[in-house]
Order: sequence, then structure tokens, then C-alpha cells
Amino acid sequence: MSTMRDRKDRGGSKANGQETLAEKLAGEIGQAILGGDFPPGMRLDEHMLAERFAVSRTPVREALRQVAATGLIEVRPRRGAIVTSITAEQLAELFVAMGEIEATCARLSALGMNPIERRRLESFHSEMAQMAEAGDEKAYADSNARFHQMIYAGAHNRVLLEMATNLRSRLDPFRRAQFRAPGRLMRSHQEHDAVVSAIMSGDGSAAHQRMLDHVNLVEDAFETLSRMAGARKSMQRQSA
Amino acid sequence: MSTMRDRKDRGGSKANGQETLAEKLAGEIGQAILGGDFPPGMRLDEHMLAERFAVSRTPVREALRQVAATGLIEVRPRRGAIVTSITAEQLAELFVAMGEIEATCARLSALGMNPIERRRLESFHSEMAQMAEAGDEKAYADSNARFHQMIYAGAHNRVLLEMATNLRSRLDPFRRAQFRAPGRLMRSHQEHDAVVSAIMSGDGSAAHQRMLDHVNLVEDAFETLSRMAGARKSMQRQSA
DNA sequence: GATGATTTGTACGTATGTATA
DNA sequence: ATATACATACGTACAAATCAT
Repeated sequence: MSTMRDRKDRGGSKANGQETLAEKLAGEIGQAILGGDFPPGMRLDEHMLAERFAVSRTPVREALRQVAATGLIEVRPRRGAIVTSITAEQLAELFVAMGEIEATCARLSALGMNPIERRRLESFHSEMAQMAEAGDEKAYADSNARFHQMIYAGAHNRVLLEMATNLRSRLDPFRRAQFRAPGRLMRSHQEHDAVVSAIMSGDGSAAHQRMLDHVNLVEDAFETLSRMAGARKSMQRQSA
Repeated sequence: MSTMRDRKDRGGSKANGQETLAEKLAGEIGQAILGGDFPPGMRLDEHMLAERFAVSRTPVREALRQVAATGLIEVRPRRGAIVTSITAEQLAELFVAMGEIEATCARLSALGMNPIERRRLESFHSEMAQMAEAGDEKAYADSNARFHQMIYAGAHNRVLLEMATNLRSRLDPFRRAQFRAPGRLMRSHQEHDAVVSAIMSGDGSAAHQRMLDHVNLVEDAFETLSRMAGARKSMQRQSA
């Protein structure tokens, strides 16, 4: 009974193969959920996943546990795993938490960023001005993610960095359309400017408040969209 | 080949058995680490764990993945799992993150607690005064945990609540001795009083600042202790 | 540096619990 | 309500990699 039939260099992308199948699966499943391939509420059948990724059920099970820990799926004992369907309330709480963490990072950045980090942030922010003026939504969205990441990093705290990054990835599907609204690009950049100014002048509480304002406005933009029926599903799909 | 030999009501604590072995194991392993049974740097051998808890390796492996997601252990592919040994720097970052989250919860509590929550917090805080005066370290420590938990809950945000709770449990081993220092009980209560006052008067930024002060002082207390050689290990042990 | 021992990673079988007819 | 079907949970076997000698 040839158990290990087709196991030639699977996962051979990394030269040393320094990654287990379960970990790779966890990443792929997470991406599939974030990307909308596995919509909220969908049941994740072990057999189905095992077949889809051409592995046995064991690594699938371990991957599911890992994904569950990030909050993307919910595993009910003996009843299988389902993609967490976020209620409006939970979504709001995620946005609030995200905003608070971001604001905290901004305050710590204002107080603790070193000169190099400050210069890099300022120059990167300047570059984004051109994208905003040009109306290049995609380029701006990508840069926006990096902009916020720079502020997380400026807090000099791995724990907060990890929390912020994780929250951001979870909320990503709901932000895809945020720069579509007319004039949103320029406004976002103005808000960024207020944050950057506060950080540059070392004003912690101002940086905190400006960032909170910024993220709350993004949240408002989302609310507008989500009031439309089925908004959540269509937003999920956009990234597929 | 009687595979399932002794599977009578294992885990029969909950009436409906609404918990899988792997989950229970994850909890127990986490407790063992937090409690110091598994000291930092220790290798967690799958066979050893399987034997110790009288289960097979499969649930152990799944539990390890879950625990790894909480940051208590680190699993290196093909090299086994080790209990994360926290460096002084990482510990400091954990305390900072904890303080920031707590402060955020305090601010949100000041702004959003309903009258019932406010009254409960206030009366509970009053009860703690007696413990502080009596010098009852154990009772005060237990109540202290509940006190902070009430403030997390007052923020009305599951995400922040979960983050705060998780961080607190990770830092717990390092706080065991915090109320041993002479006069620390009364001082802690005074700091709590400042926080409660700010929450009661609905002053968000004051609540934020007072809580930050409170937690930073706890951190200072820790630093004093950790400067002694081997402090970390001995602190881990105290809870065993 | 090669070989053997130990341990992790994966596959698969079986039983129990949940859902459905 | 009982029985049937199906998916999950756990145990065991084997393969591959790491480590120790």
C-alpha cells in the first residue's frame, strides 16, 4: 500500500524547505478567506480541503487550528469549521480596536521615532502626495498600507506591530473600496499630513488624536457603503 | 487490535462535552507554562506530552499549534517546540503594549460605561480598600485581576478585551511578586482610585493617563526585581 | 563526514458524535 | 423518536529530517 505516493519535492519553493505543510496550508487558507474564495459562513470540510490542496487530512486539521487562532474561522467541536461571518457589530468593534491600536502607535512614534525613521516617513508621505493628485487609486492604496506599517514600526514594539498587522489584514477585505469614493484620496492624504506633522513635532497626544480621526473617517466611509444591501459580499468578492 | 481502549468519559467535566481534547490540552499546556512547570527554553517533546497527559500525539500536535498562536511557545519546523524564553527587551515591550491597551480600555470605559457598570466598578473598588488596609496580599491580587477585567469589559469591545486578557495572562508570571513590596498594596489602591475617579467623571484622557501611570509603576516594580540575578526563574517558580 | 537514534511530519483506519430522513 | 449517514476526533503506522556519536 504505497502510502507516500506523490511526495516529490512538494513545497520545494524554499531551498531548505524550512516550512511545514500545515503552516503553508494555514497561510493559503487564510489568503483564500481574505481573498473571498471562502466566503463568510462557508463550511470548511476537511476532506474538501485535503483534496483541494492534495494532502491528507492531518496537516489540514493542524492548519485549521492555526487559522482559528487568528479569528478567521471558528471550529466547533465535532461540527466542523466555518468561516466567521462578521456581524455589523463585530465589524465595528474591529474597526474601533484597529483605530485605537493605530492611534497608540502614532503616539509612540511621535515620542520615540529616531531621526532616520522620521525622515523616511516624511519623504514617503511626500511621494504619496503625487499619487493622490494623479488619482492613482491602486498605487495609493498600496502605499497607504506601507505608510501605516511605517507608523506601526515606529512604535518600536513588536507586540503592537503584530496586533496592528493582524487586525489590518482581517479588515482588509472591507477597505478595498475605501479609495473609490470621489475625493477620498486627497482627503486621506490631508489626514495623513496632520498625523505626520504631529509625529514630526513630537506631539504624542496630537498624533494620537489625528490618527484616531483619520481611521474613524475611514470607518464612516465604510458605513456608508455597508448600508447598501449585500455590500459585505460584494466587497469580499472584489479582491478575488 | 483494540485501538480505543480506555476512552470512557474522558473530559466529562462539561455535561455536553463541548470541548475537544486538543483544546483542553492547549489550555493545560498553557497553564503549565504560565505556572512555571514548563520553564522558558524547555523543549516540549510530543511523546513526553502525550505520555504525561495520557493521550496520543495527534491531539498534542494540534494543541501545540494553538498554543504557538498565543505566543507562549515557538514551533520550529522539524525541530520541535520550545517554550519562548522572553528576553528583557521583549518583556519590556509586552509591558508597554499591555499598558497601552489597558489605558485605551480605561479611556473607552470613561466614555462609554453605562451607569450599572460604573456603580459596580466603584463599589468593587471600595471593597478593595479594606483588603489593602488589611494587607491581605492574596485577596487583593485576585481582586486586582477582576478590577482590571471590569475595565476591559467597560470598553465594550471584544477585540480589545481578548487582547488585554491574553496579554495579562502572559505577563502574569512576572507580576506574582508585585504586591510583596512593602506599601505596594496601598499605593496600588491609590492609583486605582485616580483611575476610577477619572472614569466616573467621564474624563477619557485623564483615565487614559492615570491608567498608564498605574501600569508603568507596576513595571518599575518589576524592573527592580528583575535586576537581581535569576529573578525571572525564581518568579516563574513561585506559582508552581 | 558518515551512520544510527530520536523525533517530527504525514497518511490512514476506526469509533464517536452530530445531523438528517 | 429511531435509525441511518456522514464528518470529525483520536490513535497508530510509516517516512523523512535532525541530532548526536
